[in-house]
Amino acid sequence: MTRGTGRGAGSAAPRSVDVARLAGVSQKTVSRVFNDEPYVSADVRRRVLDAAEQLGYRLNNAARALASGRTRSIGVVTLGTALYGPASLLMGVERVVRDTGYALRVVNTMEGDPAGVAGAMDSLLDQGVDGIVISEPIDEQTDGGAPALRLDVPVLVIGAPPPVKAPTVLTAGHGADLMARTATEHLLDLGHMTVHHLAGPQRWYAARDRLEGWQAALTAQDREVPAVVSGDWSAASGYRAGRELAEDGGVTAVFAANDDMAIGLIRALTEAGRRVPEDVSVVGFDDIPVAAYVTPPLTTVRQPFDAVAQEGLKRLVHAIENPKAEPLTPSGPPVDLVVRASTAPPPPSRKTPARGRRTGSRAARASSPPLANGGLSTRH
Amino acid sequence: MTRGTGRGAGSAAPRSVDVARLAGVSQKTVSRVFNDEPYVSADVRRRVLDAAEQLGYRLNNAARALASGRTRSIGVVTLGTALYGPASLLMGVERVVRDTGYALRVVNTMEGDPAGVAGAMDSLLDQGVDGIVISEPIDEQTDGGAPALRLDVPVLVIGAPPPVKAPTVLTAGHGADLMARTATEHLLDLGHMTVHHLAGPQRWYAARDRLEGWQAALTAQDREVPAVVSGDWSAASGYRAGRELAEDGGVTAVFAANDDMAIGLIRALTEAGRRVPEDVSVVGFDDIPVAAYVTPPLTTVRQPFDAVAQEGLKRLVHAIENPKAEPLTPSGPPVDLVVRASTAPPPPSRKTPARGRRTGSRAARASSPPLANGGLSTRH
DNA sequence: GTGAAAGCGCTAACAA
DNA sequence: TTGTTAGCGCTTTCAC
Repeated sequence: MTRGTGRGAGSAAPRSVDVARLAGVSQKTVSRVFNDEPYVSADVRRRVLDAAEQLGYRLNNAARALASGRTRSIGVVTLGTALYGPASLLMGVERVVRDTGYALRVVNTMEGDPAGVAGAMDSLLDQGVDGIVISEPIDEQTDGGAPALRLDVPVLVIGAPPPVKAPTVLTAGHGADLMARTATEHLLDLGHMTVHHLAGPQRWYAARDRLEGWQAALTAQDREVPAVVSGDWSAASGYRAGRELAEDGGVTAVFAANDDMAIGLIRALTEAGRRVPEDVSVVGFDDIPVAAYVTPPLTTVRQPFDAVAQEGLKRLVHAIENPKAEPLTPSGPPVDLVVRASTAPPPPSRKTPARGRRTGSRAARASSPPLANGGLSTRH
Repeated sequence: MTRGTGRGAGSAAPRSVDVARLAGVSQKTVSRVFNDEPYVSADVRRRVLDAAEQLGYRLNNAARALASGRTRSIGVVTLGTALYGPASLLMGVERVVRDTGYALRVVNTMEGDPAGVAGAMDSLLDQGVDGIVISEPIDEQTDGGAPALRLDVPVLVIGAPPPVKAPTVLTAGHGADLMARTATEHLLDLGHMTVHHLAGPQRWYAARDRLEGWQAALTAQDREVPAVVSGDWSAASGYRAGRELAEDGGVTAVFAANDDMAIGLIRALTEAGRRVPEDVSVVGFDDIPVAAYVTPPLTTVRQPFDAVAQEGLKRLVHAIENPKAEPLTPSGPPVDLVVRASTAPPPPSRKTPARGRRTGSRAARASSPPLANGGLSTRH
């Protein structure tokens, strides 16, 4: 058998005994130093560190994991897309995970993936992780009601109700429903009779959340709830939906489930001769980087991805390291409505005097050139 | 010591001996079955699999890695951004890695990160990986010339010259320079005297590549090479650059280093009263999902992220598994120019008769509504 | 404060 | 085709 963890061809990688020998201490002491355990004199610690440095020693994680039963790594299951939302979340997760001293293993699910989230988690479990993050899960095509996956590591689900059974199941995230509600109310406050919704694929919890928030806002003010148009998150699908919506003269306000679809929608509307925002107002969701620079600059709600990731992972790590303790309680992030130029009061012909007696959204109009930070923003 | 790899609280995880006992074979045979080694009778294999299933057995990867010296995992170093390019590349890498049977470990570098790429690779090495992918590296602020990092696992660098020393160093990717050249030539073929360039941050190899391609296209036709304007990939920076460029009446064509900047640029130009594409043509880079739906639909070059990732990883895995063999030779992906509505011949006043004697770009104009696939596309 | 001994669960060589 | 015997490099337990 060749020595080393695949690190070297000729020269075997140094082990802790080698360091121990050179430092003139026992192997166990080396272990103590590298684990920051107490009861090592400053002098010994120095010697060990020097010897390690000199030899180019690095702890062998496989051996460590085998002996300790912990891999010090966290797995994350993401959708295999470069969509702004999921990608941002993943980056946020990585940042926090590294800060906590864990390693990150990533597995994707693709829509239509036969194994789905279950398969992805399984592969994570095979790899051996101490905890799992499921980011924006979607429904599996549970033919015949697949049983919830059972795990024995703590799980954090971002943006959705937990589809698993595990010793600890945490959820994080914002309630996209609250944000959706805020977006819808902004439109209502502007004087629109009702608001249409361009939804995401309903297999996504994220999409359903937004739909619910939209509905809640409407019913809370006794407004008519129009039929939902659905897309697949892409600008292309937003464009298709836009052609449909453009034919209905009654549409004066649309809340799109993400910015990409909103952009496609606006294009279709514009091509059909319906001006945005003069004839139709559009609100997006996510605040993607280009949102402030498209024509017209897009009013949208911003998701605090970093905050969500950070807050959730803090609790996950806590659960991993304190299996017996009570899970920490989540703290909700703020909702951030960014008002730009794609929303306005409805056209006079259809304008309703019913401004509602709502408070809240102090909606203001951004002046035409996009501001450095991309418009006015209101915290809720 | 508690048993198991962090899997269970009470019930210890079953080991291969347990499976062996139940199946009535030796432990080694179980190992053979789970490694798809030859010389196991179908009958025995069945029995082992059944026993494993019954016990809920899964291979312990830490033990496996320790004994074999291989972790069967590949690490990837990415920029910590949700930018479309890097994110797409990461997704592509994940897909391929999983297909090859390896696990994926991810580490980000942030711009301004003190440890930088070196630190990221180091943390990967600590974790123990069999190979490393560096995606779109950027220059480190090498104060005093930091020495190239030495590794002893194969490395694949996507989109850049290798900043490391390793037993095998592979590069993948496209030559953004070729694509940049194609984009620039498209503009020249349209009749523009010269083409301005809105560059990305020059610390990125990706940005420098594009700049070089643009320059090459210009000098090959003896055109004037205008001063470069730089941005930071964001639409906001494109907008700022656009305000500058708008003041120079001589600008009739701009090649932007990515689509986000192109969108910001177009907005600034439009606000300054310069119509796109009538007065100024703009070409982007990446073909982000909304590119076909902004106003005007954006002409751009599409990067074949999946193809690049797949091709590169195939070679990396080959190098990992055949340390002695010659590295495979890369195959370059095709260049895909997508012509939409943001480019046109220059305005008459400034139009030059010098159409050049170039062949190539059979540029055609997309009709106004974006096509399903978002415009015409030409392979080079 | 430090060290010795005993595994963690697997794969690698060699036998049978 | 299958089994036996040694480790892989650490952490753990317990002794000093």
